[in-house]
Amino acid sequence: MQAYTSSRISLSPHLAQPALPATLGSGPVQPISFFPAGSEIYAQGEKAGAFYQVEFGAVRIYRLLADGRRQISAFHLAGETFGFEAGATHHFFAEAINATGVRVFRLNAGADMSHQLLPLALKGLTRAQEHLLVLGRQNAIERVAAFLVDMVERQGGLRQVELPMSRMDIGDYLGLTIETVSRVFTRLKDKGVIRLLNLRSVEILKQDVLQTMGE
Amino acid sequence: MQAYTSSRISLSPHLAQPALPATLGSGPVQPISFFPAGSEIYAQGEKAGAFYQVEFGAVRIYRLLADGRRQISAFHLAGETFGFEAGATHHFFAEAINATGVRVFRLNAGADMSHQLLPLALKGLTRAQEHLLVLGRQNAIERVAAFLVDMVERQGGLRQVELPMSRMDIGDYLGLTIETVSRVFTRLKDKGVIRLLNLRSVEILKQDVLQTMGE
DNA sequence: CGCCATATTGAAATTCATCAAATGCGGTGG
DNA sequence: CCACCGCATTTGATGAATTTCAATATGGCG
Repeated sequence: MQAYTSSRISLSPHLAQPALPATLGSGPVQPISFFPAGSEIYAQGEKAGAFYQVEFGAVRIYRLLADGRRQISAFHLAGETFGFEAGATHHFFAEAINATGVRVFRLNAGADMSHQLLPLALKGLTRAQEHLLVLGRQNAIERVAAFLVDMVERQGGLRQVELPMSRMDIGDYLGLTIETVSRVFTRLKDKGVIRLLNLRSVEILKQDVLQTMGE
Repeated sequence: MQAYTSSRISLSPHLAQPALPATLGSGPVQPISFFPAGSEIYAQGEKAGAFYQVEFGAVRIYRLLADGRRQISAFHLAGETFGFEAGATHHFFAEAINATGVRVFRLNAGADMSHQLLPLALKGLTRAQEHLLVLGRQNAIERVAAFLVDMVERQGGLRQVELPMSRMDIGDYLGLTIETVSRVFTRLKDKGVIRLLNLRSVEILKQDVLQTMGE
């Protein structure tokens, strides 16, 4: 875990979500680590013992098969937390998608954080199970629609959505190839449901249609 | 939630796993509810406020799309716990697969169960995320192999595995149709990897091959 | 022993992946 | 500021895997 810890990081002025509940934010200020695009935050098999809050940037959590196939189980945007796991070691990889600042909360043996962690773990569990429905039972266009709706909601419901991740990341999150993801974007564009402002930002023209597609 | 609570249930003498940690089992004995095959334990939208331990039988947790497509996110066998969720209401359905006895632990507002629940939630989270890899990135035969390996492990690694659920349940768990599940079973049989003793029990002839397929 | 639901098998259709080529965006340097 | 370069993305053609539709077989239970 090669972190570029810095004390003079300029934090993003526009966090997508409020910070953690006051109970977590109180006490001594936690250090912020900076990770360049593509760098590893932790690896599968590594010792766990901390959890993380994204200050700015975006993080992908994933797992690999022996032959290199990758499944991204979650993206984490500014304000969101990740990294708490069962057992002493990480079961997944965490990487910065682009330049990312992360606040690290070390779990020291003494303090009991169950109260804070349980709601986060339960929320993560619900998200993962909902994602199972998408991967198990929805077709390509429904998957992309569900993904876009989710991103809209996590970015405050604005018409314009930023996609910090590549098409490959989106594919590996949705269980599709990049070609299929690209074709679906084109189809949604042709239907007048979305508009591609540039590769990384989408304008939602028909939120209701998208909503219905993603169920 | 139509439970047939009974005080004279004969518990299965062979729980697949030990009961909950002593911290949960201590205190007043929790009531056991009996659910016939196919009956609902709780429904999506229903008020939460308890968690459950399977005493005997098996439970499926699932979610539905508007058009009836179903994704089973988890099966729970004897000894396993389920039902804790984020928020005040259930996001999923829980049904008894066959005649099932469930020990109900009500969460009363006073007592704090974070310590007991957090490890369970984290374990569930890990399981769900691993299942995401299966649904997102593995083909039909790999999915069935992963499923069988999981069932073997949860039943103590014996050569003979009991499958309490139907092919339809397995399909809805693996994101496949019943026909595909059936064909894969046949293929595994023809390859000499498994032997179908009857519809609900499988003998594992080549555990290593299965293990490798399921990654 | 026979019935009926569940499961298996078969053939055709569909969706998505793969392989391949072209486009274009974003960043760099002149 | 503009042109160029490299890489991500898009688009196209083909193929493979899985679904769908349909028929048959099986076996669990009365």
